[in-house]
Amino acid sequence: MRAQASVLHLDLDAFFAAVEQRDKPSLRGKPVVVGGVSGRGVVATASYEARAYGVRSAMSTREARARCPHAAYLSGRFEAYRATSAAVMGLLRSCSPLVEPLSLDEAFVDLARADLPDLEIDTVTVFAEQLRDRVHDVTGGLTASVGVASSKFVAKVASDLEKPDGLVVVPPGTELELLRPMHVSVVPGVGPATVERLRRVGVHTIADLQQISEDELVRMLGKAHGHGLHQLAFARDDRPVEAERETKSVSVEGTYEQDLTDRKLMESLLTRQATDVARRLRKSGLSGRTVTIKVRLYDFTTLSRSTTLASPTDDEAVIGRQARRLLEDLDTSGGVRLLGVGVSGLADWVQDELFAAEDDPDPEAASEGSATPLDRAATAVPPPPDPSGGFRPGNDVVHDEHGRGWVWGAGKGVVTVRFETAETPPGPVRTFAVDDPALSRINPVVTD
DNA sequence: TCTGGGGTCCTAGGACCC
DNA sequence: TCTGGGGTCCTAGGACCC
Repeated sequence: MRAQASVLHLDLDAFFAAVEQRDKPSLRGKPVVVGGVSGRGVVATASYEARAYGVRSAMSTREARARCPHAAYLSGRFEAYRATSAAVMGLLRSCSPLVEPLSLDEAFVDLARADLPDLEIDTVTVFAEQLRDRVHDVTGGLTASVGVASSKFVAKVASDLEKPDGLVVVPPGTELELLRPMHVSVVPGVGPATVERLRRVGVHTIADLQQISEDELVRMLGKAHGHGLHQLAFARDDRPVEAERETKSVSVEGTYEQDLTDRKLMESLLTRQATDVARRLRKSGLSGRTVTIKVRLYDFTTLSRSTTLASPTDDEAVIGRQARRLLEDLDTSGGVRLLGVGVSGLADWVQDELFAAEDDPDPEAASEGSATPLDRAATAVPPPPDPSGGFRPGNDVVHDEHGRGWVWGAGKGVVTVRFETAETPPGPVRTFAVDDPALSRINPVVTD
């Protein structure tokens, strides 16, 4: 906690939905929901018009549609969001060299490093109002909510108080009276599980939390969480604003419309995801030693399996092979709703291939780490150019050995087909890899 | 047809080393 | 022969954040 209110937290209001309303005037003033639009999608952002109907972030899109059927449901245009975010972050960095982005729509700014005559309340208040105006200009009309306080914790709490389009400056010395009546869930790191554990011992507000000894919190929540929570309950927060945060892991995952049961299909999807992860690693100049797969079963049980190589890799053939091998141990007979591949233990270099082989205690890992360019060419799975394989839902007719069907969904490397059956219309739904040779297209309907 | 995708951090147990 | 402790690495799972 600093002596002056020099930490600023800025949060763009209903960011994804606001960008859509900015770019499509017909959506202005109307409920807009951005997120997964398919059967298993969830809401990323709801415009304030949609929130009036009870639509919230992280709600299933199914439930959102039930609450607000007339909203516009959009899957999102991340390039537009990234560009708008970059404009805002650029503006913030022009104010202070110490800017810490938390996501596309949120950042901390260290005002102690900004070019301000002083850090008095009036000075930072005028600065923050002018900053909000400039955000409005640089984004083409988006609004931001801002909090300014003596710490990250209180600045973030403050930016939430007058949403949307609000500003709250918390004078130093008044933090505790602001926090005491608030619910414990305003503390970062206190989610549903911690709220429930605290509720069982009668703790609801931050004032309640202050009555619990640090020892007891540590017993309940573990060392790090218990200690941290005790500190924040008294607004003790010295976390610095940090401009640079290094990437710790890179991962790709996907939830599928229908649960997967075909092991060959799962392997082919892991292979594709490994290709995506490797491409992103190379793009960032990174490589990593630990390959992890994530498998979410039909009942939402989530499993992970990982393996650590002797040396870092960014090779899709190596990552893909390890991912498929990790899947071998798992029983997926009940069906799989999500598959993912990640790489962690990152280094910003790839170990020299020849020396890796000599040093390696594990012969299998050694052969992985020392893949030659020739090996790569022989084993690399070429990335299909289009994750939907060119199949268009509702348009294409396909067939396999079971008969003829309509393309029901396509994307993430799979195509879902609803087969026509005379006896039981509309017939069974089955999922294929887009490049499955069993699946051939007949008479594709050309629409454009 | 309840429950995304991309991350971070923490814990706990076992292996292994000194 | 028995009794140690500390530190690091690895793996699996869970909570949390936007």
